[in-house]
Amino acid sequence: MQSIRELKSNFSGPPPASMAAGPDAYLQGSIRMTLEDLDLWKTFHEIGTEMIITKPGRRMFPHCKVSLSGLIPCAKYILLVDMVPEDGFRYKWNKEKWEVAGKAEPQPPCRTYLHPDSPALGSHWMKQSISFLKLKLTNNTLDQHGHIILHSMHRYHPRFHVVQADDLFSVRWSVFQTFTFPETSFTAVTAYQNTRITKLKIDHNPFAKGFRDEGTSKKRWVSMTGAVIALHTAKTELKIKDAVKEERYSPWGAERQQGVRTDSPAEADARDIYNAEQLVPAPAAYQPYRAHEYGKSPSPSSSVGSGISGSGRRSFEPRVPEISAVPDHDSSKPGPSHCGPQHLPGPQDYSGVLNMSMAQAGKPGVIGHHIYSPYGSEQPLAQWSGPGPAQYPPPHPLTADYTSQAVHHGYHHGNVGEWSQYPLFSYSCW
DNA sequence: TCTCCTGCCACGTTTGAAGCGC
DNA sequence: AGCGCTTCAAACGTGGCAGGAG
Repeated sequence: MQSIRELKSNFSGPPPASMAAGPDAYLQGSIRMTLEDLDLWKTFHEIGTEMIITKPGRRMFPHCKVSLSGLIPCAKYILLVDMVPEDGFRYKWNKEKWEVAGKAEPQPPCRTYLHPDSPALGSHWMKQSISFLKLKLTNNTLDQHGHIILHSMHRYHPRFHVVQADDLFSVRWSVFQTFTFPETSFTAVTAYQNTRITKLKIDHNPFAKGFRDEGTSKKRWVSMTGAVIALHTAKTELKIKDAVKEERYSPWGAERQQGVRTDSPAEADARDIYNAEQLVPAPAAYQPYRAHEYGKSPSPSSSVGSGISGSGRRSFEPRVPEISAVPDHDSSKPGPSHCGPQHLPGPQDYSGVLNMSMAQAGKPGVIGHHIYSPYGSEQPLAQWSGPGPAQYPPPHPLTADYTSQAVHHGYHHGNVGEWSQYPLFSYSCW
């Protein structure tokens, strides 16, 4: 159940004095995220999870639900989710299994789903499970509702970001931690391909009760007037039953057994990059290093997503990430803090930004972030654009020392935990 | 011919307004 | 007037299906 492994320092000695941003930094590094309904996710994952995407947007099922611990109760956090391509391929469903059908299509506009409670105190996030029920997926690249845009027949996995920030505008300045769960990977489809997935969805999704075999489906039979329709339904049910009889196997079986998929060319490269992105435990105090790493080299996720090139490389051409959220944002979100002085993003946060900014200094304005807000019209955020250090001098004597002394620490690969820590949007979506 | 996408359908769940009683 | 409970209809979410596009 526990998906996040213990955080371990990948830095043997104490942090430099200038990096010792107080206890917060260390606490921040102890954030733990746990995926709820793991058994359900695993059940789907074993078969090969599929998620329907539609033009008006479709919810995920199972939906993303996590619990958090290790947050600073009195500090405000923002929770984000985005979808990352698993690889650079397009797939097709052929003879009861997924096969590579070619290179992936160019990445659609990248969007990040903002949890409607954001920003909220750490105590709020930790007191109960956090549901992303209203997150919707769409294949409409012109979508105006802020849904996450995906390509059909492509594989993705959700990525959860925890950002210590007072508001959306300061996200840009905050260091965040990213969590992923292997069980949540899925194939985006416009119609279910695997009948076993269909059956699982019907069995577990309350909204699909009407399609269950037992009892309730009688109504459907009665209501159907055309014999042809009844015939089709009968055929469908037969298919489902046949599917159930089949021995339990996953269309990704080879992948799981061998640890790597064998049906994807250049698979190993993609996976290496993928792991490099995820398995980067490091206390917040060491963020500058991480920030620098992500800033100076092509982002892992971008490389993964860009498998289009086949070589795992892609350009640094800016994409336009957006933050989206459900329109029906609950205005009754947690109010003003009842805690004492807020633990605002400390100097360490700025240090992260600093490094990112410096890393991007060679491409000014590379990040023309747009924020898709349910509270108003989409608006560009100047604060989110990549400022030069001169434009936004860090209010802390953290300087280029960190960049100059940046060291690439070896990644620690745990058996479960998958998280990383780096400046927001220095990587994603391009 | 095949694959994939789209619009529509019927059904169940959720939500919020309206009505009622205390 | 205020509160809590119940009812009910509209909105929403779901998978199945037919038909169209490429």
